Formats: sequence, C-alpha cells, structure tokens
Amino acid sequence: MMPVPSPPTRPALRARYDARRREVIDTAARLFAERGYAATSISELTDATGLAAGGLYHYIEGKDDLLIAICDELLEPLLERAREIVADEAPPVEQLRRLVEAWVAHVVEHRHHMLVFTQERQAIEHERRWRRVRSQRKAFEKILDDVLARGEADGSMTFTDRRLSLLALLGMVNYTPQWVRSNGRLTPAEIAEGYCTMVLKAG
Amino acid sequence: MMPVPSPPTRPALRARYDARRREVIDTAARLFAERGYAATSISELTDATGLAAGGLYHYIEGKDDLLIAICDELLEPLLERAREIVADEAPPVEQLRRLVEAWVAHVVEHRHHMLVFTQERQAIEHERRWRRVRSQRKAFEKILDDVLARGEADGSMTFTDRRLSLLALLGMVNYTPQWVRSNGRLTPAEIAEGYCTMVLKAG
DNA sequence: CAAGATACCGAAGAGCCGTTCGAAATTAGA
DNA sequence: TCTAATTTCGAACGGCTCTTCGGTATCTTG
Repeated sequence: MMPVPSPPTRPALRARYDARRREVIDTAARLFAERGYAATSISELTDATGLAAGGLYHYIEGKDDLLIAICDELLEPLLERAREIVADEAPPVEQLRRLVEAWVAHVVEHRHHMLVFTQERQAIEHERRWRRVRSQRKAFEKILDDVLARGEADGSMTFTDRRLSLLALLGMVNYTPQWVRSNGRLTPAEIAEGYCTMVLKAG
Repeated sequence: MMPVPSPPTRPALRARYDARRREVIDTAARLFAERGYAATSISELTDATGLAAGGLYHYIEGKDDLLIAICDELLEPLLERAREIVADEAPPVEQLRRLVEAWVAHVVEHRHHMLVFTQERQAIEHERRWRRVRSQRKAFEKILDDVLARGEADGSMTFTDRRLSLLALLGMVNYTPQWVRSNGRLTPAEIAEGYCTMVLKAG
C-alpha cells in the first residue's frame, strides 16, 4: 500500500504516523460520503481534521490518494475475511450465510467507506489508476459466484438464473449503507439472513 | 418545472427550444454518469453538446439546474406510470409484477439518468433545493410499500420482514444500471420477473 | 541536554472553474 | 424583404481549487 510521502523511519514513530493517517482517511471517508469526493474541498478536510493544509499533506500524497486509501481500507479486510470463510469445509449454503453476514456487517461498520465506493463507482471502473481496487472488487464477487456455483452443482441451491441472483445480492448489500442505522431495528445478522433467504428460496 | 432562462414566447419555436434543452440534459446525463457531476466541467459539456458556453447557458440556469432536470426526467414519468398501475383493480401480486417490470425497463432505458441519481444520492437527501426530487422518490417507494402491504393483508404475499423486502427490492433495481447492457442476455422483463420471484418466494 | 528527525503551519501560486455579457449570426413571420 | 425575436458565440472575470514550500514548533533518542 506504499504509505505516502514521508513515513518516519524510526520504528517508534511509525505506529503513531499510521494511526494519524488512518484518522485522516476515516475523516475523509465521512466527508466524502456526505458531500461527494469532488465536492469536498481540501479546506473542508483541514477543518474536519484540525490539520492545516501543509500538515494534511504530511499524510497523503494528494486528494486522490485519499480515495484509493478509503477503498483499500474497505476492501482489503473484507476480501481477507471472505477467503477465510471459503477456505474451510462447510457446505456451500453455510458458507454463503457466513459470507453475507460478514459482508453486511462490514459494510454497515464501514458505512461511509462504502458510500464513497458506491458514489465513485464510475471512476473506479473506468480509470487506469484504479486497477487494484477494481480487481479486489472482482475477486470478492468471484468468491461469491463460486459459492453459488458449488451450491448449484451439489443440488443444495437452485437458481432460475444464477448470475441474476448474484447481481441481485450485490444490489441488496451494496444498497444497505443507504438506509441502515447503527442500533437500527434490524441487526446486520438479521439483514444478512433475510437477504440469503431471498436468494436461496427463489429457486 | 419552470424551464429556465428565456424560453421563446413564439409557440412555433417553443417545441424546438424544448427539444434542444432535452438534448442538452441527456448529454449532461451521459457525461455526469461517466465522470461524476462535480468532476464534469462546463467546458466538457460545451464540447459534447457542440454549443459554446454562452449558447449552453441559453438552455440552463446553471450547472445544478441540469442535475435537477435529469432527476425530473427520470422520476416524473416513472411516478406517473406507477400511479396508473396501482389505479386499476388488479390483485396486489399482479400490480407488483407490473410495477417492477415498468420500473426495471425505465431504469434500463434511462440508465445514465439513474446512475447520476445514484451517485448524487447524498446531496439529494441532505440539501434543501432537492426537496421535490426527494418527495418524488419517497412517493414512488410508498406506492411500492403499499402494494406489498395490501398483498400481506390479503394473504397473497408473506414476508418475514416487509420493510426489509422492500429495501432489498430497491437495492436490486437501483443497482441494475451498474451492470445491464442493452441487448444483454436478459430482457428487462426477465430481470424484473427474477426480482419479483426473490421478493415473493422468500416468505 | 543537544541535535536531528518529525510534525505542523499558513501564505503564496498557478490553474481551472462556472458564469456573464455585448455583439454577431440566424431565423420566423409580416 | 425587412425587422424583431431568438440563438449562438467567445473573451473576460472573480473566485476557489489543489498543492508547494520555507520556516517553526515539537518530540525522540543518544
């Protein structure tokens, strides 16, 4: 992930630097989610972080570096967790439940990151510097599709159209951050269970 | 909808003016969908429309006027169609099918408009001047929810959680423009049928 | 405590932004 | 054809953008 302009060489300071950088990224995620990336100015960022312009640029290479960092914070841990889940030997239906539960919990926890990811989707899909983010997204979707394919193959799941079911599931989960509230009526686990039921019972 | 700075008073010219304005709006929708609203400059708009800056401003009040016009072009006909569908006496399940089919066809046809609407969602939800767009969105969602409620009441539909089913449906359909291609493998009607099945069979 | 690395500041700069406006070109209708 | 309405042009403007940079304060470590 190549952390930026001048991370301290002294190991004792490295941890603090990383933590502060993460604070900056999370603050940016919140602002970008609320106002949009392009519509959020550096000066709004300095207001929200308490840093001056120069101080801010101590932690980032540029404004678009922030956007990539936000997507990394979102996708890397999710992808890692997904790989753990499909690594064990549970049956496909069970793996799907675990995947969707972890996924919903993750997007709820990183609601702002996810809203930014959604808003900037077109840029992510079309511009060159987003290659890694794009391939992470694709890798996650492939994990999902593979689980559905294994379930279809062993007869534990049936789909009229497996690809449509996958896309529907992506739609449901990706849309979730638009309406969830922490301490809302439904827990992430309940939401995830509902989604799984819709995908699996449709046949 | 109060069409902008100086629509011609002569009736013969009014039609041409309106058509040209719509061209401008549709071009803007395409560019905004591809690059994002804030990231698209007026000069990109003039390049794409063939108008110079001054000519462009003959048809719009300002850049944000374009955004509102895009949402109006998207939501007004959809809402009107939805009201027609629920006005007749078909049973709730049939009304739902018709609604979702019309809705999916509409977002596929107005794919760019819908992508812009999705990307600018946060602004739409939070800023004052978007009140009308917001209330149109809410009105449409209420129509959907009412159909589900009637179906639940007469026993023709069952939901573990009706609100979650509604939100899942919104997610599926709103996400559709991200992946559909015209002349893709599935027709809008097939997509809509798949979505309905997932919502209705989940119980 | 000394000294060097680190963290931060904030004014300055170059560039692009959306918008305006007076004038020119085009068109409709008498 | 003449005229007034309409359409289009494109240079100019003020403002805001992101980023840089020289300098200062703070902190770690020997």
